[in-house]
Amino acid sequence: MRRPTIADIAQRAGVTKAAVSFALNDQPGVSPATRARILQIAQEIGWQPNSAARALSDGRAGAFGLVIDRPAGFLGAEPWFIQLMVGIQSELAAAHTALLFTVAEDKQAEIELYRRWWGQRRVDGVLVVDVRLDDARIPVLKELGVPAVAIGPAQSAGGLVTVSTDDGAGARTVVQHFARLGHERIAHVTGMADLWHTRERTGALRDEARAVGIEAVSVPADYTAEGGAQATTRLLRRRTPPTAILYDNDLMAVSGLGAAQRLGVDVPDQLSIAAWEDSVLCRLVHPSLTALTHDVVAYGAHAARSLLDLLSGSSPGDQAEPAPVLTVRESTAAPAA
Amino acid sequence: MRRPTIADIAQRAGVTKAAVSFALNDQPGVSPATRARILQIAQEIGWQPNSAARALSDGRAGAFGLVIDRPAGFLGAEPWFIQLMVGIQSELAAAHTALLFTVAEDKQAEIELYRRWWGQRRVDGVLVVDVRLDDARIPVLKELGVPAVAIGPAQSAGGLVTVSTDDGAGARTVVQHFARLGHERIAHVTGMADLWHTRERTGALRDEARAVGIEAVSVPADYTAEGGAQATTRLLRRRTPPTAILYDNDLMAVSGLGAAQRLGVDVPDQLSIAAWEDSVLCRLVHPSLTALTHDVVAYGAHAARSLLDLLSGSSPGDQAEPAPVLTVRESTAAPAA
DNA sequence: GCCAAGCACTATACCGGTTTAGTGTCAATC
DNA sequence: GATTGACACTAAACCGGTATAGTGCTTGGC
Repeated sequence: MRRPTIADIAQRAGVTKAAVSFALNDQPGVSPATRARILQIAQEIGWQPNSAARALSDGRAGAFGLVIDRPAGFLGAEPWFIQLMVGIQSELAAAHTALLFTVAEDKQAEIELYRRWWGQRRVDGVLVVDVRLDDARIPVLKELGVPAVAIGPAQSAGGLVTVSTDDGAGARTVVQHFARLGHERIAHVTGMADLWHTRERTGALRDEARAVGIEAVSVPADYTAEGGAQATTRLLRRRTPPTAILYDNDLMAVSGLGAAQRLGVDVPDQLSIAAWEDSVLCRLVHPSLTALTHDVVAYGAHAARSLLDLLSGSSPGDQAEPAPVLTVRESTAAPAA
Repeated sequence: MRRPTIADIAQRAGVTKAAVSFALNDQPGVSPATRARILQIAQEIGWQPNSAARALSDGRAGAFGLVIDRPAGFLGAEPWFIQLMVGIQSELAAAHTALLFTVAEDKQAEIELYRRWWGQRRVDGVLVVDVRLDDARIPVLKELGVPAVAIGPAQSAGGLVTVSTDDGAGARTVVQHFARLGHERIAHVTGMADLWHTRERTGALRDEARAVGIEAVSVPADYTAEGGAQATTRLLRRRTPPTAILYDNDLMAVSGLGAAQRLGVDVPDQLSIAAWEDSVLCRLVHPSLTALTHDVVAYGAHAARSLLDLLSGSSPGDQAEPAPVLTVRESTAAPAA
């Protein structure tokens, strides 16, 4: 059966398409009685607006885009993204906006996708994650004029609207936690070195360690389980290994825990471990992991909100999330004497 | 700057919109010279078809829908879905079809979403995951006439096209592996009891255990870390606990491992553990987990392919994936004497 | 030399909405 | 009693594509 259109409603109500459109959109131009009759008919025959027709008419796609381009093997185990998506959707559902989601091979493919989506008017704007130091996506998005919100540090996005977490505060919290427990030599296994997150965290960690008078080193990894395990193994084989390690995500932390256990290093007796980003992963391993907890769902919601605001003409400005809080579990303790 | 339309091309080429449309769509009706000129101009000004206009004209949305309605906390840690999406996207990208992805609160919300997407012509078809025994989505999709492919057992979907894995073979493989190691009392921690997967696996496991003459019990859980840990704890506290456990997903297996370790039960010396669905999670914990490996990316690609075929008018029929193979790692061994 | 056929292209309708300009009716105003 | 204005509505254009009917010109067949 054909899906009903406003022409069907118009015919039944004995008015024109225009009158129906007015009634359905709460526009003036129809009497209360006619409006009620039209709404009644629309309800009865189960009319819903054809998104293509509406998009064509008002020039809006009614959809946002989100692309992720980390390697597929990694993505799967990262709760962060899905949490973020849940948050994004919670805002978009109310705004009757859909989300186009894609996993891209690399940054170049991601840029191509933006060009296509924008060129074909498939999206009204995009959300950008994993902002790099010299990110090729930013100038392209600006050149195209795509409304975009970057999920990352305010200074990162060269003029795009941002929503950011307080990476500095997180780093300081962990350093202080380790220092208070008595650790004097700590390490930090990071994500990709050219991510803004990484730079922010590394800088703050170094400064805070200096301030409280302990040794700290950041070693680069890549957010993957393999990377986390390798970095851990190398750190623990040093002549003077660290007594505590902070990992830039939960996956590397869990993987680092496994690597330490394989080397016969007891956690937390011989090594304390903390994860940046809390998730079910941190809770289910043994020992459970101390982690920086932060409401990623709300983060996603705020990003989506900012993009909606941007499109409605207001300037949302750069938003800051509350600082992450440390959830202490079994994996951190005083270092062995 | 306004995005170019075929009218712009037509003007520059000194022909009508129709001629341009013919040229761009490889339709007869224009001379080779004119066609070349039009393509050249389109290329130059960076024309791309407006998806809304095309959708309105030919009645296709150019997008598929995928909804997931498991609890958000769980979703994040499940690599399976993202792997599936990567596979889906790989097929869709080539077909210039977008994917609308949403996380729904519950089955009812999911059904509402289908009604909206379909009513508004936002999607041309949907992919259905997590098929239940008496699944309320199926009759709705059939009533609406939405082209749909169910990712699950062939008999599950009441007439929808399906793409399925061989759950029976997987169950038999694991039972045989445990039996060969010498286990005589095994357990199976399942996902939601009303999922078709669960029924298939439970039945095959019971039959195969009987065939090889060992004891087997399936206990229901819910795919979550908490559920897996609780089921494990209860099993290990029995008077005669199992010496091997199969978990219906990787997350519960990892969580079960943690629970066993917490009870002081050594894996694999006192307890063997296997996971259904392999992923990075299985590799990164210590001991690493024996798991049923299966190409989820290909699975997703096949499902997307089936839906594309369905829409192009052919009847893809029910597709079966290759049986999963067992990847043996550190977590399974002969039981303690 | 006339008619038919084929070709290259134009004009226009159409998809299903939104929007703008215009029209007829009625009550209020002077 | 004529004028004004508000109101309720209609007619039609428009968004950017696709598809169909039609037109003028060339070519071929007999």
